[in-house]
Amino acid sequence: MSSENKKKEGVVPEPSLRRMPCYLAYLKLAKRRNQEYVSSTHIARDMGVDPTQVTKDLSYTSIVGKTRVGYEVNALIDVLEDFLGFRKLDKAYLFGAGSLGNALLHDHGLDQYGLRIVAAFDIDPKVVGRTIEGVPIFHVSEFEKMKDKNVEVGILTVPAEFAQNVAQQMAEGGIKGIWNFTPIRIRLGDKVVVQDTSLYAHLAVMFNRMKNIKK
Amino acid sequence: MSSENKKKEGVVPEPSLRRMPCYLAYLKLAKRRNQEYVSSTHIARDMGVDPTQVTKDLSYTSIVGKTRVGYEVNALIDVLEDFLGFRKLDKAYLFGAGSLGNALLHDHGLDQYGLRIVAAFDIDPKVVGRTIEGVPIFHVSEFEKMKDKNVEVGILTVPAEFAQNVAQQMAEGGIKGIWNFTPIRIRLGDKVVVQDTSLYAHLAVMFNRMKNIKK
DNA sequence: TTTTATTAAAGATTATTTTCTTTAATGGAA
DNA sequence: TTCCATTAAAGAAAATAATCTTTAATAAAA
Repeated sequence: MSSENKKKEGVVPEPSLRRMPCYLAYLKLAKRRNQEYVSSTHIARDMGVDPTQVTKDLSYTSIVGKTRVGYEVNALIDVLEDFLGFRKLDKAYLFGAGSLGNALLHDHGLDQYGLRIVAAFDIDPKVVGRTIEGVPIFHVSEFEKMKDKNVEVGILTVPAEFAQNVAQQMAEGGIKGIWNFTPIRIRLGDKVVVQDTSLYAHLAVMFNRMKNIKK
Repeated sequence: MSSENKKKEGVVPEPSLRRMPCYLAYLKLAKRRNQEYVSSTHIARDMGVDPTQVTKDLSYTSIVGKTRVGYEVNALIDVLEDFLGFRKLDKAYLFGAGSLGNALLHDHGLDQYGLRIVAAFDIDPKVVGRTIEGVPIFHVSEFEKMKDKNVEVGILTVPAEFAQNVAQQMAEGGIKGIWNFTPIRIRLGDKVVVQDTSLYAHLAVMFNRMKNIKK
């Protein structure tokens, strides 16, 4: 009852978590170049970040570096993939097979990062019953009957006005993590994780920074 | 030469910028409900955020609220859309028409947020020459000849190992803002804005938070 | 073997962002 | 009109994250 007392018991800061897949990508390229070891100093120089930030970020995983040598590339790739949950494949339901949902169904990259969309739900009769990229689309009302202990992730790509409501249904149906692509802030109990990924928010940041540079 | 001296001259914090599209979405729903005014207190309560954060975020725009009334919904929508650059349509080139690039071509929502993909580039002979969702795909080598003053945004969805190189080509070709969907950290001079949007980074955060809840 | 340069990691400092507090304004009720 | 409750906005404090500094370890060079 002593280890890691107080202070958010071992919660990894979000900025660190977001950087980890970058390290992973870097390491995979290093592996291709047959590098056996790589030091935080080198990672930092190549990526243009602070070296202590690299060690601090990596210290949240179980890996330990070797003084004057660095980290073993293969080991670090394994540890990171495992830590980030990219190793085991999570099943997911997609809610909203409109434009954006469709887009996600076309991205097979998700598979490599541990997520497989096994079914989609929509209300539009034009898409219900069809199959996109091998994924069958059901009417939302079918979700009730399809509750599946093994599907814990739900991807939310419905129009804004339905977002909160559908999210609630998802939670009731046993979804534990909602990947929210709508710009709506979902309000649910703290038993369900909501991960916001609004593409348009990122677009807004980019536009703003571009404007700043111009003037 | 005095206004706003020192301290990053009027740079809007990224967290604030990222929240703005959420307010915008909220306001559009409020408009549907025929609300004429909405106060920061209400926005905050409905969205589950801190009220002072709302006023602070909105204060970066030109809008001013009315004491005891709040903000005018229509005016705030206009101001936000304008501030975020969602009003004018920016043209964009897509680099990498693979899985993820394909996905983005299927998302027509981008249009509403001020971005239109006018052409795509790839090296795969299987896609070069084709048209996806009305967007023609050219060989990357064609980019040189197609330089267009009016296309300032480039979307980067190539495989990781080509990311840095293609980004450099983009910058040389006059691209001012790179929307980077690869997990690679792009290194360019500070004349070009690089906006990182790694879907997998968000996935990593979600997986981690889900793991934390379970234990 | 001894020295040197490089490294990971822990701790301290600084910067940024969020939350809390105070102030002044004002529409509506009494 | 006068008072009260609610509000925006500015400023202070707290929490969080990034950067800087120090320490100890150790491969490689002398």
